[in-house]
Amino acid sequence: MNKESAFHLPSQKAPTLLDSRSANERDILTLIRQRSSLPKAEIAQLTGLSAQSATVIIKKLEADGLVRRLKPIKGGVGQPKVPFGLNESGAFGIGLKVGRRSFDMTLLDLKGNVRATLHEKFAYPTVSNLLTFAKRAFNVLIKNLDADQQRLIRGLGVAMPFEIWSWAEEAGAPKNELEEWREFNPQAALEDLLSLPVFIKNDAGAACSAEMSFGNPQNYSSFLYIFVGTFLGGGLVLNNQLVNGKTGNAGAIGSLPFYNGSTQSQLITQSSLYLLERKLNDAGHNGQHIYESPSHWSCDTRSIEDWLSETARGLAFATQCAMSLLDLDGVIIDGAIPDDVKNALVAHTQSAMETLDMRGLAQVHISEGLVGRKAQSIGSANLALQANYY
Amino acid sequence: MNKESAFHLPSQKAPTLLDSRSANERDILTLIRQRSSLPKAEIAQLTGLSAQSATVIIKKLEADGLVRRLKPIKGGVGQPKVPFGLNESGAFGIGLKVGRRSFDMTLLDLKGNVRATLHEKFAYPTVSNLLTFAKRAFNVLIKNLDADQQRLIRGLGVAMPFEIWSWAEEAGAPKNELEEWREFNPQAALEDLLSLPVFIKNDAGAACSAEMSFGNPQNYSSFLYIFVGTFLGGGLVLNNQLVNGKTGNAGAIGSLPFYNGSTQSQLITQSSLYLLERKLNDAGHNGQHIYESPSHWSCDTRSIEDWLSETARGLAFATQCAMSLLDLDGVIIDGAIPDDVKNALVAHTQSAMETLDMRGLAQVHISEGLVGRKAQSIGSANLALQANYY
DNA sequence: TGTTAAATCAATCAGGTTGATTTAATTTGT
DNA sequence: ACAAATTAAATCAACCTGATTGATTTAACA
Repeated sequence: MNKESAFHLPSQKAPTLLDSRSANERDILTLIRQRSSLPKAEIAQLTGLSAQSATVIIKKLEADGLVRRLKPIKGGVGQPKVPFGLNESGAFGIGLKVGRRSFDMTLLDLKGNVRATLHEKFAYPTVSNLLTFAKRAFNVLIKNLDADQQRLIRGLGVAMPFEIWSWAEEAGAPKNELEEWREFNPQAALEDLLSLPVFIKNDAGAACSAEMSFGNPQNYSSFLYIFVGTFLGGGLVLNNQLVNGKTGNAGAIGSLPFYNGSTQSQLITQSSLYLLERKLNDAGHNGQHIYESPSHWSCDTRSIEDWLSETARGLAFATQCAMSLLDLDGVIIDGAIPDDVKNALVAHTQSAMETLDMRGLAQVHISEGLVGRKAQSIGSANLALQANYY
Repeated sequence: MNKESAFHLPSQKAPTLLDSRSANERDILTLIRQRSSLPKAEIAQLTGLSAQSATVIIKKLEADGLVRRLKPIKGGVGQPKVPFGLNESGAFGIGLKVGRRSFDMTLLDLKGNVRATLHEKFAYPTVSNLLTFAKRAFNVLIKNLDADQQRLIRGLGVAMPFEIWSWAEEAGAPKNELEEWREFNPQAALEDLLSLPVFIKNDAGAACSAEMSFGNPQNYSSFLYIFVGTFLGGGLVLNNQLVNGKTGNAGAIGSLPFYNGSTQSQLITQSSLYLLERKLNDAGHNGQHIYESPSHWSCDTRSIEDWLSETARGLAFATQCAMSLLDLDGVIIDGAIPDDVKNALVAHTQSAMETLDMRGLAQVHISEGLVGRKAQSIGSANLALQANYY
């Protein structure tokens, strides 16, 4: 968004189906998504708009196929409420996750349902493989939609690790094979390839957007999102808005300074999954297991337990940093880890917090992310929806 | 601000002189303040508004006495530009700084000039002394304005340390004498006493608002503000807006976790002025000197040098935390310290940064605050102006 | 006298508002 | 048990604010 967006312009043209929404339309869509469904009267109340305006806006959203009239709620005195909910087939987003060990492409509907996914694994990513995969996967995915629905695809979101060419060795890639990514402009290349608007975010930021839109059960309006993947990452939401930062890197808690004993390093070397992989390999187990087994890790519990407490120490540190600087509602921890491990990680982090000096800080709420392992893929697809509707 | 303010309402009534401004009026006032003066054509350009709208809004601001037509700029081809600047006597704010060793009351005009100040020192603050001072000082200050101008006072801003009853010993106050502040509601008490709208902020947040409005020469739109006072504090600005946080405590870097060697503590015990006071006392000098001598510290340079490098280590740490979490434009360091010390502190912090592992982070810009020692007082007075006009 | 850029005029429009009215249910009274 | 009263949601109609665009005026330099 450029400078102009800070100002309060009426929309430039009569908004058609393809136009981006006015601020109030977006606010209302966001509210409906958060509460699943809302009658006009409550919308007016919650937004502070007049009942009349709520009527007019909902009428337009309904005509545009974005919301749908639901069954009236009788039982109370007065005319029954007619709730409106999102029309799941009202718009679609496609997401492309560029990972260090796999590509993912996901078709997401307006309600956040995954309509289809494709996945491709490899030892390390190359640019040409990405473009081939993108083209092929796109053509497969859109088969899930009829011609009308295909026209409702709002764009392609891309989730990509920050500086994918860095940390090559830690990620298990040959040292110089990733250099080509430095020169690659994914936005231009993919817009050209697929003729769709393309939105780029770093992987953790995309995951954060998914949690904000489809998770966040406590409804924090400001929170730090922590994603424990091969490398630690995160995102930041303030007042229900994803914070971008100067270079699009806000929330990157991996770069926080962290002192382990006396050695000065970064938090990424304290709380990342590659450390567990190493630990398992060193103990004579198969470290790859943690990437391949999404829902349960049946491996050396001793290594996992060690890793959990080290990781938790790091996350507790990050939590205190964030609370101190930002005075947040809470912190959400998620990752590419099984549910029981995630649960244990939150518990370990909470107890690690108790050893910290938290004077002057508000009570900290730490909770589990709902979206989980697929957060990056779903988040990438959500970028296009977010850009248009929320 | 409550929930409603997030929505996009037209102003509720025909705005009179007393009403708060519409978003575009505020934006334009902010622009004019930042650039000192602007002709209508440039305002239209910078805001993205049409020339016509710029004309209409400026006409209203001029009628309300907030801006003033300046001398036309000839010399270029075409009709000469007529720049508009803030009318310094168009509005006033009063600020009350509640400190641990003194009270300050300041009368500030729309341009940020201090029209008058009163100061009162003590060993430790009491509630009744505050109220007495507030009443008396207010009556003295308004003598500087004629009757018409007195009606342009837009409110009282109060800058107060967070939990003033804490840290009593470190601040040199008797242990239990500050307990009464826990029960004290400054907003209600002062609104009642002076019949003015009252705005409360913690001291560092108020200082930050002063730097944002009247300093910030690099025009960072997002920055961390660090204020080195008796106790370390700070404030945060994102997209030209002071960030508040859930409990109004965002930017409180004093509570960042800091490990000095192996002992875990908070940054406030690494980078605060009371540490220099102690250091001086321990070395047989007069520690109070640093609070009493605003423009030059003529005392043990060895102690100062030691304190500078320790403090800088802490500030470098805070800088990395902030950059990592928020990906800022820069960091501004200020404090209740002489200019040469401030300068040295920035230099020490910059060189301390070089010892840190900054991989993955954008280039960091660290600069000196312009407003300085009076930032808290000026900032407090600015709160009322900010609330109405920016 | 022509050219240029700033500023204003005039007409219009988008997106809100309020107050009166309609609608469809429950509750009450006889 | 049924009609009337009550209640709350939703809509209608008129209007207002704050923006827009396109044509015109103004005041300087060339």
